Amino acid sequence: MARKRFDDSSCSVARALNEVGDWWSLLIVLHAMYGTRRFVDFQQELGIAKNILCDRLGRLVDNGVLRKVDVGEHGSRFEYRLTDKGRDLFPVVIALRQWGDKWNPAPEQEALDLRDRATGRPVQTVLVRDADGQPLSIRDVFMPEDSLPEAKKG
Amino acid sequence: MARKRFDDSSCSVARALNEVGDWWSLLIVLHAMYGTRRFVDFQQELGIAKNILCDRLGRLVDNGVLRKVDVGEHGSRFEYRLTDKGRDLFPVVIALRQWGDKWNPAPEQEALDLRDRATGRPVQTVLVRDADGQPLSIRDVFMPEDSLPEAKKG
DNA sequence: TAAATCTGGTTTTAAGATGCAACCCTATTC
DNA sequence: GAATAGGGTTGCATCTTAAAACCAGATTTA
Repeated sequence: MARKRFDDSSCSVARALNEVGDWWSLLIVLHAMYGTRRFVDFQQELGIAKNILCDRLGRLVDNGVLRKVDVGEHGSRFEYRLTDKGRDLFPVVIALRQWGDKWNPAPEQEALDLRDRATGRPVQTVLVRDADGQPLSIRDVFMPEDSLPEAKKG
Repeated sequence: MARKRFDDSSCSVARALNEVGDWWSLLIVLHAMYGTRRFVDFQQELGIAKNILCDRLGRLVDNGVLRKVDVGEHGSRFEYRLTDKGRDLFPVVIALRQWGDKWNPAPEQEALDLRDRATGRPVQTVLVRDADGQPLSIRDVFMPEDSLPEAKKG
């Protein structure tokens, strides 16, 4: 049997992974954040098969991460644009990018250089912070009992 | 052919997804953060097939996200513990959890209640911030040209 | 001491997912 | 009228996955 789905999981991470947790979806969202909007551009930039791209774009649209806009300029032309829900993946994508840059740096590539448009200064590393803004590690936090994950619920 | 791999991709997100971008790996890391360490516990909590768990644990160990520790107490017993690299996924996992809680809330479940151990106060939403700590949206940032992704490189 | 159990893991089998190439249809350009 | 571009579907070979059966070492139970 093939991939298990988690639609009914009580764990929101599992449900989130259901929407953007496969190989291509998050890369599509990433490129959408970089500015890509059209089918052929996604296809060429990602090197993804057309049928898979079709499927993933459709699923992302169904899940409200992208929306399909008919820009009827020259024949049938569409754009896939991020929704608010999709844009809200910004911290996730950037955190993952920073993790990758830190732990799997490409030999000949500099790390993500993402800058504040207003000041030109680099953005901070994405961290979990306490109410005062101080960084927290996993050892600095706890969860009240009833929010712990249960067996079989992921 | 099956899944494409991105080991040589110049995009660190693609390389990161290569390590933790499949269905189970990030859930395993999540549960490791919740405190799970043993094979059988992962298996029961996640409801994952043993062969898949075997494969994923091995891959996470190979990638330096977990390390396998022989705790030879009673026969052959091992623990899978997060490395620094694995712990560094904390912001990624929490950001994803918060995204899921916001956009796909479970009907009968409260959102993540993660609290600062020192003060008991809830942690902040994980955000991308500028040098002064102000939240930035995707529209507030830019990338210098040479850090843009190139075609075929993901 | 033999039987049952725990733990971590491999093998087998089928149902699904993926990648590639080929094809389709519409609209536009040459 | 032919060639091209955009967006998509179909068919097929191949790979991955899930579930369950099986395995082996160590340990508790009877």
